[in-house]
Amino acid sequence: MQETTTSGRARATIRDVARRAGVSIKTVSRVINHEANVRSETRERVMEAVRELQYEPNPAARGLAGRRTFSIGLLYENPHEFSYIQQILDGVFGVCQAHGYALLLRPSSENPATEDIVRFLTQTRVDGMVLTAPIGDRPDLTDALTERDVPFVQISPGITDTRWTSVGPDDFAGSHTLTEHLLDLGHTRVGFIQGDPRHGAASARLDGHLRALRDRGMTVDESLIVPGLFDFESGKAAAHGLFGLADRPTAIVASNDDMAAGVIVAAQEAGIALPAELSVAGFDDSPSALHTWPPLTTVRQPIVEIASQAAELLLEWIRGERSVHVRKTFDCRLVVRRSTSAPGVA
Amino acid sequence: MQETTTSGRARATIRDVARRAGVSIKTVSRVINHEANVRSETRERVMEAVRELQYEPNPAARGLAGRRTFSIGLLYENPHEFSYIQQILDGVFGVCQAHGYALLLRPSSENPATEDIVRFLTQTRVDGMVLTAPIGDRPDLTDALTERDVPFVQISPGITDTRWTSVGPDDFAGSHTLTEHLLDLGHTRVGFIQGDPRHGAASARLDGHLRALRDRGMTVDESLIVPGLFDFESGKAAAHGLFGLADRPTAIVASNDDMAAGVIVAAQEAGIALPAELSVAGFDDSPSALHTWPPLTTVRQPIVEIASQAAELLLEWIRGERSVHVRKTFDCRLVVRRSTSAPGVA
DNA sequence: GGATAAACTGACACCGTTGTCAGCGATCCT
DNA sequence: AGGATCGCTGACAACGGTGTCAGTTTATCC
Repeated sequence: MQETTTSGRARATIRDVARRAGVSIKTVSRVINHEANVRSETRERVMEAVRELQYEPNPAARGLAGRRTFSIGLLYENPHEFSYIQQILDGVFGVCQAHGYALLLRPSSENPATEDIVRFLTQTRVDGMVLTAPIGDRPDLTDALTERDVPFVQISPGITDTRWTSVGPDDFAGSHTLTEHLLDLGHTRVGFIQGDPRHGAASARLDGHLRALRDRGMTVDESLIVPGLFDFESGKAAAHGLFGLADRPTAIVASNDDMAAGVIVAAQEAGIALPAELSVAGFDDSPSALHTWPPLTTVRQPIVEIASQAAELLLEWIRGERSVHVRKTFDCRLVVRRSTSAPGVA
Repeated sequence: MQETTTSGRARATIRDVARRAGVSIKTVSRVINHEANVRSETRERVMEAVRELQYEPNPAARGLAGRRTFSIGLLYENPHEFSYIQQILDGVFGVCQAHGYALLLRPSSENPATEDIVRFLTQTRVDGMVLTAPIGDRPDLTDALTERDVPFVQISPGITDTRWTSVGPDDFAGSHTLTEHLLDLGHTRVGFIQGDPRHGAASARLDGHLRALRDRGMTVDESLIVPGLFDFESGKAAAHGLFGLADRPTAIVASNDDMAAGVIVAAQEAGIALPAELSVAGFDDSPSALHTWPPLTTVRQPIVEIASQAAELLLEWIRGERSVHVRKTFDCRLVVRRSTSAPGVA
């Protein structure tokens, strides 16, 4: 009952391939791992056997013998903007697939215990991790990963630490451009709703806004800068706050689209006409930016591309092809839609 | 250089645990796998050694020896409602974590080739799969999985096939209740926007609607039933179509919230007052139902619970604790918000 | 109290790869 | 010509668990 010769059922192992190609299993191993020192003729013979037998190396055996799992983990915290994490997933997965890596998910609650994340590492033994904001910033995590020699790449970290590799959009410039757009339209009182302070993007976007104002020689009215949490509700609440000001702003920049959507609903509740009486702008160009009325002027960040790049960099680390840490920044693009106009113009 | 006694660095193996507990490695294996026939005193001694050494079994070794990977895959097709897949993820992950399983993601494009999915199986060797709609319905996939003895559970399949296990909401009843709600309010002309026909939920929701009309002895006006694709744009377009009818409906039921959001924007574009001139209802109770103005009346399906149940059932299959296929259905709940009212009432 | 069954435990082969190292020609120096 | 080097290949021992099966206790029954 040990027939391996004709069986169509049992999966082919490296031994079957070796036998078929007339070489040792070690040589097969060399070929499938793209190692050097294999005569091209031999290599071809092995590859053919691989094809014929539809051989796929057993990841468990590879992991056991070679101490790597060909899988990476993606850590993220309960996201507000669902489309954001979805795009991150797409980007990372695409790269994984292209390189034969598996993608393990590790969603997490608001403030996960360090040990829970560490357990994820020891349980799954992933070869590396992609960390999203804001949790990717936590020193306890970066330390734990470093200590265990688990390579990782941060997406949109708050602080750019040269000890680590990170990828993200140019939030500062994007926000700067957005505010300039409103100033160009003639607005002089522009409200700004900040994002969740745990995200680095929040402060970068605020800084871009402030800088744009100062570049035009405008003084900053502190009462126009209000806190938010990147979610719809906080945007709505913040907007109502701004509406209550004696000298109400004629435009509001929200630090992301969800909050901007909240501003729009708040305006409708308050009977404020858009964009005639109030211009509204968001950030991210999420799908919801097209689901509001009027559609949102916003800033598009290339999320999928950012995620792909993060995964690529991670794989380079894993494969030892990289030894210096970098910070890659992607440009954002202003997307003008009908939620912004010159003051008083519909 | 082989010191294993004091080393704090190298990860503990089953052998270390065995030595510390004064038993054989096989007994340790029995304990960590919750097998029978271990004296409780012995079990306790082993567990203590496990704790002291912070032992975590090596998944690769387990997979190699025991032919299972302790991981399951989640297959999904590019979703329109991002929050939907996110909740599915949450539900499935929660169960995975509770049972020590890893969650492997397999996003897919619109119409993935069978072989691509099969390759996922052979590459990752997951112990089972959770299939989401609509792709989980494809016979080529269910066949491929069956043929390879890979257990799977479908979420919201179109057809309930007794050969397989599936979990989903009671779309029919939910939709029935929703339409009743509108009829109760006094509407007599109710438009209905169908969902993507590739989803079983689409037809179930339509059937529920039609049944509710007939239960009240109303005749069905075919012109009020229009196609859609579950996405915002198609909802908007369908609404404009309905607005163009000679005898415009006073209420519109969209088969999901995204399309309902499209209806709302279409109404705003057409200058139709909500809900006075038009009641709008959706389905799913996604976050976007709260992001519209007025907020959406909708039907909540317990997505996380559905996903958890799917994962639980899958694990039961994997562990061999189950041998008959079932179809589990979850009740939906009507959530009334301000987008619906009696005709003419604001 | 002895036989028998049941509960418990361990020795050892094996899962399918990769790492190490030795061997064997062919090529290159000097 | 002889030795060193390089390119290529295979034998064999890991890697860290689980499955099988046999051996040793302990409980059960006349």
